Amino acid sequence: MISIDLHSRLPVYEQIEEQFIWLINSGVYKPDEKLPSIRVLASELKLNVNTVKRAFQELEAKGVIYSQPGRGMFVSPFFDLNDNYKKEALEALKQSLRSARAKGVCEKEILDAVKDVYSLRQVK
Amino acid sequence: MISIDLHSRLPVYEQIEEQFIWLINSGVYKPDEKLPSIRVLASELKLNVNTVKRAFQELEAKGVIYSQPGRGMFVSPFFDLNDNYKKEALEALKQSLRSARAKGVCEKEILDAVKDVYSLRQVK
DNA sequence: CTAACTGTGATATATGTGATATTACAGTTA
DNA sequence: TAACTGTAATATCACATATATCACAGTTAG
Repeated sequence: MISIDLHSRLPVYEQIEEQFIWLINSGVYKPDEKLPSIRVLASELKLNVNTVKRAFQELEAKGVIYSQPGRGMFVSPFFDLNDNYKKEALEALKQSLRSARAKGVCEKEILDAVKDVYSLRQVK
Repeated sequence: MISIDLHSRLPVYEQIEEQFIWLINSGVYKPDEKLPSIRVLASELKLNVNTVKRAFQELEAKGVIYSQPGRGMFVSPFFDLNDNYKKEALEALKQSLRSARAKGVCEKEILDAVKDVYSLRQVK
């Protein structure tokens, strides 16, 4: 299931992107499996079609999914995220860590948070 | 010294905010010490006065600094960040951790990044 | 006293991004 | 054929960020 936080700093389309990457990466969606249609997703999440479309477009550009016009969007069987992509993710995280440190969050609190986050499971 | 990344997602004024909180929090600026004037800072960082002003305004609202019109901005002797503030920082960090996880960053890589960030010192 | 510095306030403008609304076209499938 | 898919283009709205200016008032060093 996808959840959207309209008040997040992260754009909605990126939230969608991230969550599908996670769902695919963790095997919830299998290779060549069909994803929910952008219209249905948009309606379920109460978003505009364009917003969902954009998320999927970016995923396609990253090689995570592929499209068959008229049929739907499918998980790419070769999905293997760019090295660059992970590096960027790590770099963004470091920036967040610096922010947290600046604001007085201590190392232990962060390590706890990490354990916290990495002990969770995700379901479709 | 303050460094600004114009391409960061973080607004410039928040970057300034964060860095001063860090500088004050880590004792580089002492209680009641005068901060650089907004005009000088703006000129040094090649930013508009309003942008720096906004950063300082927010810091004042948080009780981190106080102003004496005509004289300058000074470190509040009572600087003691709101509990809420730290909680928000931790919450934002958790979101970033979830993002990183979604993008395939593993737990070990994060722990390394944490050590990395927390081993750094900052100079005025 | 004056000049040069401080912060403050108000207003207008430019810019970019995110999200929406709408309409239309074309391929697929039951 | 009807109902579904993705695609495309365009226009619009909303909002936040950052800038540009100008004016006012308090402070300080000469």
